[in-house]
Amino acid sequence: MYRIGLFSKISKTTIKTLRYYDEVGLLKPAMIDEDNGYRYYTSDQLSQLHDIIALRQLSFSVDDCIQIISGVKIDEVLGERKKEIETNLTELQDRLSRLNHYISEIKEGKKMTYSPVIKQTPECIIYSKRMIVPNYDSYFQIIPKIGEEVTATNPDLKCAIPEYCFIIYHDGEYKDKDIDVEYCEAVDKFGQDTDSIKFKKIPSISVVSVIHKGAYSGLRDAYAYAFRWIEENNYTITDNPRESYIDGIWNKENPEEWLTELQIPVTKK
Amino acid sequence: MYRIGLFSKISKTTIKTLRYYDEVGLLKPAMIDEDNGYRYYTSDQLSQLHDIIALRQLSFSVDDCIQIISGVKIDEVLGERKKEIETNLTELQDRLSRLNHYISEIKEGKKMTYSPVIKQTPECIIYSKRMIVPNYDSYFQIIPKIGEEVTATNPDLKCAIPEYCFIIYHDGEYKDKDIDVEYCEAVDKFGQDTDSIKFKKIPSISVVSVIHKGAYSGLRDAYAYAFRWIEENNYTITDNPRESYIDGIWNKENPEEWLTELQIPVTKK
DNA sequence: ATTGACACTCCTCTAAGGGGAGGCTATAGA
DNA sequence: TCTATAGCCTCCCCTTAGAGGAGTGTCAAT
Repeated sequence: MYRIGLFSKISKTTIKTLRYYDEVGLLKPAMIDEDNGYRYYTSDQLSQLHDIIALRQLSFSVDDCIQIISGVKIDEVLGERKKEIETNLTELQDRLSRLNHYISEIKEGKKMTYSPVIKQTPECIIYSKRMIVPNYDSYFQIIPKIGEEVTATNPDLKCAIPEYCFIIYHDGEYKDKDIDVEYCEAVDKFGQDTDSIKFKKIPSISVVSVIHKGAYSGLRDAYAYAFRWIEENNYTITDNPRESYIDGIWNKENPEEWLTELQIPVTKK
Repeated sequence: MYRIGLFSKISKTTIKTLRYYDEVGLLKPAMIDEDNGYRYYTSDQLSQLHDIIALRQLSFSVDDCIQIISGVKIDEVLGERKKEIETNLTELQDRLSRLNHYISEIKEGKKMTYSPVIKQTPECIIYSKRMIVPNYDSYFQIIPKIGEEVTATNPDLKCAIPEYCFIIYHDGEYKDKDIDVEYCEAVDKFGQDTDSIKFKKIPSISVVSVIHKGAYSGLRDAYAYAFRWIEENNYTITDNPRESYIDGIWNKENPEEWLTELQIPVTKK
């Protein structure tokens, strides 16, 4: 019979842990002195504790250990834990790669000009108009007209809340003339299609999102950054990029304050 | 100005999280209505939050984020986090490998006969006697004599607490005749060496530990198990194995209750 | 005026113990 | 036999990053 202090030294387990295992019923002492509450352990507990430590090192939770020790449902718990670990593993690898990318950037003295984030776009109903615009600036004059066109045929249509208004670039490469773009805006329900305007439901997808602050002339840098980031962190582009407008000429006078979000559909390689 | 509900939708962050970030000072709303306590956010907060999410996805803690955002000590935090992730990564890989080993064993229907654990042996002072014994059983007769020999020259020497008494096998391979063993026992201080008995300090090392229950004839299985486990989980044996005696003929009559711990010094490949 | 959606604060809960306070007890030395 | 000290006990608070819920107040539309 060992008292808790000695037993903790033999088993290389802290006293706190032993008391905790007693409390939750994972490992009860062989005997408890009723007068003073002292816990007494035997070498039988030692080999039990050894089994427990082995399970804990296999990353089972204390609860799992109780289940396993008591004999029930070993197989299910096992499969779950394995999947969990595998998920954690790929997640960690992703993090490490991204952190390394970030560190190497800081070393180059760039000091975090963009903050790439992986997120899910919402599933929503949009109307869209696809067109070839002569140059980069000209579609900002077209957009108000699209709005008018839509409300003409669908007077009670409203923008979704929160607003989600973006352009998809359909050119595979960079062009500054005759750009193939699709203007999209999320709305609250389906409306009547016209020749040029089509309604559709778009699914939720995962994208890498980069927020660009300032005039649109700087967007090119943001794209370059995002594409490099995707490359270096082993993601794969799965669709054409979206350019979502948050703040712009319509609500901020100063171009320095404009906010645009690049969303590039990706999946992890 | 967005109220918290809308802002949470725009930013794809829960309201709870936003309130928490406010509380800890990571992201304060642009304005708080003094009458009703309502939080109001602007798109400025949106890009700040985006930065924060990027950092969180890099696995920085909220505290780290506060430090980084406020501009201090980026480099140190970075290095720490990287090391941390790398440690976690190798740890997880180890766990996965061990879990897979465990699962494959269960599938073979073995149901966990041994529970291998990685642990550190204590640093301690021992006396040891190396000898060639004719066969496996005979050294149990020799051991009491060693004790007498030591106390003869060192009358006030005491065993260490907890006891740590083991044998090192110096033969590289299995032998059942003329075995080269070293008997070791941890004591409380250095004593006088004799011709055959030497005192020395042994360092703490990491070992894989397997507990064997029952008569010594079953030890061979335990060794076989441990060696296979080491192989399959990519550890490397760094020294000769130790056989540490916990319960035996001296305190338990029934051989079924004997407890022996195999300790095989290893390092992760 | 009412209703429903939205907002607020405050409380408790998570996993696996760690740290410490305050009090009782076993043991060793004088 | 007395005392000092180490060991043991229970109880309480703390950790992360929020989640869940209770109870209450407020806004906008009907």
